[in-house]
This record gives sequence, C-alpha cells and structure tokens, in this order.
Amino acid sequence: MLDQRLVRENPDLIARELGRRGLEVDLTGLQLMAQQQRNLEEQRSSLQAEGNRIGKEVGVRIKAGADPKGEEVAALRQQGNAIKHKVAVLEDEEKQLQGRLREQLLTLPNLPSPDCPDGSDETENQEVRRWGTPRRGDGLQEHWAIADRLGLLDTERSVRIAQSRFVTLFGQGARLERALINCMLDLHTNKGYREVLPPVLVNSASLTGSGQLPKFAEESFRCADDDLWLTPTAEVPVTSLHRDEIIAADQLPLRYVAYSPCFRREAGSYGRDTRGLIRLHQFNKVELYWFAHPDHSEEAHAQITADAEAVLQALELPYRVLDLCTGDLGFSARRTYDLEVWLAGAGAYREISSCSVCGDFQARRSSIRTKEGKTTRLLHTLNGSGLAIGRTMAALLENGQQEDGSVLLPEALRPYFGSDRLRPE
RNA sequence: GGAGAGGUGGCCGAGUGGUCGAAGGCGCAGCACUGGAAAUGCUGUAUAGGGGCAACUCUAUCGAGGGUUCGAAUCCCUCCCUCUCCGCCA
Repeated sequence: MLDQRLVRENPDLIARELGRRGLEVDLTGLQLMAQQQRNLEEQRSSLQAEGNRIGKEVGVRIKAGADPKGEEVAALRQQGNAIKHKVAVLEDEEKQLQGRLREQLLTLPNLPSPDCPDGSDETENQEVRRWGTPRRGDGLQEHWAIADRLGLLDTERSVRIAQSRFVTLFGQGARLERALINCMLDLHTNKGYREVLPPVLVNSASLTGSGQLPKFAEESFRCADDDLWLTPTAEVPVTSLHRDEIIAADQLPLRYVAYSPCFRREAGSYGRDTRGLIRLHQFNKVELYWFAHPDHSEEAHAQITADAEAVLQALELPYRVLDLCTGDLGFSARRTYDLEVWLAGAGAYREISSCSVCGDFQARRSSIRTKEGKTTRLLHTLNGSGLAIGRTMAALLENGQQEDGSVLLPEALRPYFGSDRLRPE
C-alpha cells in the first residue's frame, strides 16, 4: 500500500511513477479524500479534547462537593452530550471516508524503483547475465515426454482425482520431487536461512498483507465456508509471520526459507503450457523471504537473487537473469529479477524464480516495523523463489536426458535422490 | 462439538465508573558509583494519527466491534482468541 501522506501531499509523484508501469491514474479524487479525512480528524479530535475537558471537570466538581444532581453539573452534562452527538456524526463520516480511501489505496500497485528499467511488457525486460552453457541438439525431448517415458507422473489420473492442471507423481518422480525440496532447504539453511513450514491455508488479512487481495481474488482458491484460502505462495504466510510486529533493528535481516505447496487458479491461462510441469494449479516451491532494514534492501535484493541462483548453479542448470521492466513488474514489487532456466527440450529459457524487493509496500499493508533507538519505521520485505520445484524437475529432465533413455542428475542431488540417474523402469 | 476459566504495556502483574496510557516488578537504555565489572542508586523506556521549526501538544488505543454514561481498562451486548476438562480425531 502507498503512503496516505504521499497521496495527500504529492499525488503527482505517484501518478508519474505508476505511469512508468503503464497505468494511467487520476489521483485528484484520492487526494481530495485524504485531505478531507485529515480535516475531519482535526475537527473531531479538537471536539473530543473539549469533551474530555468537560468530563474531567464534572469529576473534579463532584469530588469538591458539588451536587451531582444540581444545576451546575446538569449544565456541564448537557454540554457534554451536545459534543458527544457532534463527535458521533464526524466520526461516522470519517470512518466511511477512511474506509473508502483504504479500499482504493489497496488496489494501487507499488511504485517502481528508480533503477527499474522502463518498458511496457516482457519484451522490454533486460537481460543482466547468463550462467552455464545451454545444451542444444536435435531430438532432445521435452520434459513431459521424458516423464511419460519414465513413468514419473500421471496427468489423466490426476483429472480423476482433482481436475486438469494437477499432477500425480510416482516412483522416481515422487522421489525426485522430495529430493529437490530437501536439497534446496539444506542449501539455504546452511547459509543461515531459518526454515519455516507455515500453514497452507491463509486468511484474508494475510492475503491482503502481501498484496494478493483485494485485487487478485480470482487468482486464488477460496474455502467456501471459512475465511481461508489456499496459499498461492509461501510469501503470503511468511509475510504475516510478523504482521503487526515491531522488530528491533539489530535483529534484521530476518531470513526465512519456507517450503510449501502453492495453489493458483491460473485464470486466463487456458491453453498455455497445458502439458507437463510448467503451469499447474498445485505445485511445490521453496521460497526465500527477507525482512530487511529499510536502508539495506537493495543489497538484500542482490543477495537474495544470488541465493536463488546458487541453487541453479548447484544443480548445474544454465540460466539467465532478467531485470524486469516497469511494465512487467508484479503488483507488490519495486524491482524484480527473474531467473530463467534453460530447457534443452523446449530450446528456450523459462522462468523458474522471481526475486523481488517490495520496499515498505507489504510492510505498510501488514504493519511490520523496525525500531532503532527512538525511531520506528516500516521495514522492507523481499521474496525470491529458491526454487519452484516442478519447473526445476522439468529442467533437470530436459537438460540431463541421455541417449540410453536415462536422465543424469547433477552431483549435488545424488545423495538426496540416492542414485546418479533416473532409469527407465 | 459440550462445560468452565481467562485475554491489561517487551514480559509478569495490579487496577470494578472519575483527573488511568494505566501502580509495582522484571527486562532494556542512559547516567552515577567502579581500575573494569557485578551489586546498588537515579532517570528514562508503547503504538498510530494530527498540529508545531522545535521544545512540545492534541486525539485514539487495556483482544475486536457496538452500547450505557458528562466520564469506561472497569458496566451491558456481539464476536474473536487462549487455556483446562469431556467427546471426536491424524
């Protein structure tokens, strides 16, 4: 959420920065509301001050011996009552206004970082660097074909169990998924990340806190009878881990690594990536998350990205890093580096991780602050996939496929998987 | 799901209508004492919003929301949460 004060005092800045995202917003209405809200607050609180004064005076006079039923007290009472009614009216108006203002503010995305490259869509994302040598060649299979051949998964039975875009893993496939989760968690915890296994059902406040609500309700699965949703990413529960908290500055950064299944409705993506492990309603992910000191979130962004890259390097998967342009930036992000892994079968890079710095955007929505001496400020949050498990498996299958039909696994994964390769059964 | 108890500041804990943002303790910070530390003493120590260059000041907040009252941490209603016992259960 954007700072209400900024809306009041510098709406032009907001309009300009949101313009970089390709959004045309007229903030005069919002500014007016914010100003009016403050006027109401001023009126209300000075009336309340007067009311408090009268209330105290009644107490003082009665204690001093005034007749509680006498004229003197009755007059004060009447004054008090008059003020009370005025306050009630103002308060009501103010509350409504504040509600409408907040509602609208919650739908505005974060302002992009000054360093974020300008651009209108993903074609203008900027490649920052590449790592590894992409494997190319004729006859390289795509991962679903390999998975099918090796009996790693079953999509048709998954439709019977759930519906399309779900997958059931079997045998070596299930084992590989488990190996990847453990491998990644170990990699990150060895670097000092604190492992956390959060609830998968999250309430509306949590989704609002990290930015999925109110705007993206149709992206998540909702439980009909409860205020609970299936989490679309561990970013949601982990953000709310410290909702409404004040964290001492010397404890920052708090770095978490959370494994969780993720659930997404993928509305509006029918027909895209319908085969394989790329786009599913349910997938596993290991997520990195930082609660960072507001003065050091840029370094933190570089670090969290490096920590995500380290997984790809450990798994010997070639990738490239994209600096997302303003037009492709996610709702809560100020700046994002996407990691795209090479898929040898598809012959293309595909997103496997997204590392974002959100500034104080989520912290304001979630009220997460840090205290240093006497000053309390909103802290900064960052998140990065480290990594999406299903897509990692896809990359391993495509990049590790061998002539004999087996799939060779990277060294780092072998102890977890218990073998150096997947073999035809 | 049934019965009961309870939710007060970073923590513990007092406070059943009046000047209470809240005693006391712990913790923490600063100062004094010390060669240094401990112990001790003194002082300070919530959050948000508004006004002010600032010192400072006003308002709100004692689980949440409503109500009674000139005045609510305290009384009433609704909801949420926690704990204990019973039932059910991986």
